[in-house]
Amino acid sequence: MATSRSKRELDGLDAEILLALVEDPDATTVSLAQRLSVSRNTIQSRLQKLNDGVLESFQRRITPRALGYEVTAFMNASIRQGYDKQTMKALSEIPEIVEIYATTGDADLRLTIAATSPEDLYRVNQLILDISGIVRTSTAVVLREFLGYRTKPLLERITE
Amino acid sequence: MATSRSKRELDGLDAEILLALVEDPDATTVSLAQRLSVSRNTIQSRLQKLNDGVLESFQRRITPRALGYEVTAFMNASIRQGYDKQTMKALSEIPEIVEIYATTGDADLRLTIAATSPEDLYRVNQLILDISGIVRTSTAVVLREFLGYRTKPLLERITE
DNA sequence: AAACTTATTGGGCATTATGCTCAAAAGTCC
DNA sequence: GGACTTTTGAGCATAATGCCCAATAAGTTT
Repeated sequence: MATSRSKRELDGLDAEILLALVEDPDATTVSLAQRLSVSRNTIQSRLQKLNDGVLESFQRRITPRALGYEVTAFMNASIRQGYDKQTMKALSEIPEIVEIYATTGDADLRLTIAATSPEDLYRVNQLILDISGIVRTSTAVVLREFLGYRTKPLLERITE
Repeated sequence: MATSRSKRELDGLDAEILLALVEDPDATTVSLAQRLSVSRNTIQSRLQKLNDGVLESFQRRITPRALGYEVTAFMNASIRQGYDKQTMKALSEIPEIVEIYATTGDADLRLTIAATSPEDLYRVNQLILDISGIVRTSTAVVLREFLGYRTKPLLERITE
């Protein structure tokens, strides 16, 4: 079978628009048109199409650090017997848990945790361990951010 | 010495503005003023102050999946003797590497990788292993996203 | 209490951006 | 060539922005 991409295909212009928006989140339609040397109408129609697809995930994101949560940690947690709803619900009720992914491995969850301090992290860790479905955890504290979230290279590749 | 917070303190209104922006990334100053029942001038001055601080990190983010990278994986990599620049540079030249953090543990790096398919992930993994500073890796593929990145609860807490 | 600082408000006003429409020109596919 | 989609330029009413200013409200200091 062929590639048959179900996703809407992004062309170079789409990618360039996204790139420009990554660099300047509040760029206006007019400024995008100037920058990319296309008409305003083109930008407008592209953005419209993008809005019902890619841009849904193109949300604003704020780092916990900006809110005073200085410590970030990644945590692996094992859970008992599958992903029961109660456990997941209990986890998502903890504000400091910023992400939860289920990964390959023995019923493993990977959590991202924001805490104000190491002691605070300990506290949150205890909260998590108190949840009945959680079996054991291992935590790795972030010492340094070498590369913050980026998709630029991925977008640039589409630009050709 | 006192707490001496170097970070600008966010008050409830700031948090409410940020919350509104998380929900509607393209909200206008006018609409924010209406929604929060404060004057437009207030919103405008708050945003100005936020811009030189919190909002710098309040960027738009696009998920690799929207670009056709269906597979996300977390990878732990150990590196030889400290974080030498060459190794880090080599890593950041791989477009599929979306994040790099140094974490506690024996000289551990934690990478987030975007790949188009499992085979593609394997390819990227080989690329990484070919870097001289990298000793060994272990990869966990994301099976399911239980909780996408969120800071809402953290912001709501500030709102009181 | 009085003085002082800071934040908020309401008003105005010129400039810019938006949303929408339309028809012509340019490309693309078969 | 004909059919189709995309881009373009133009227009126009409405809305938003970026300033400015002075008055009021709120919070602090002495």
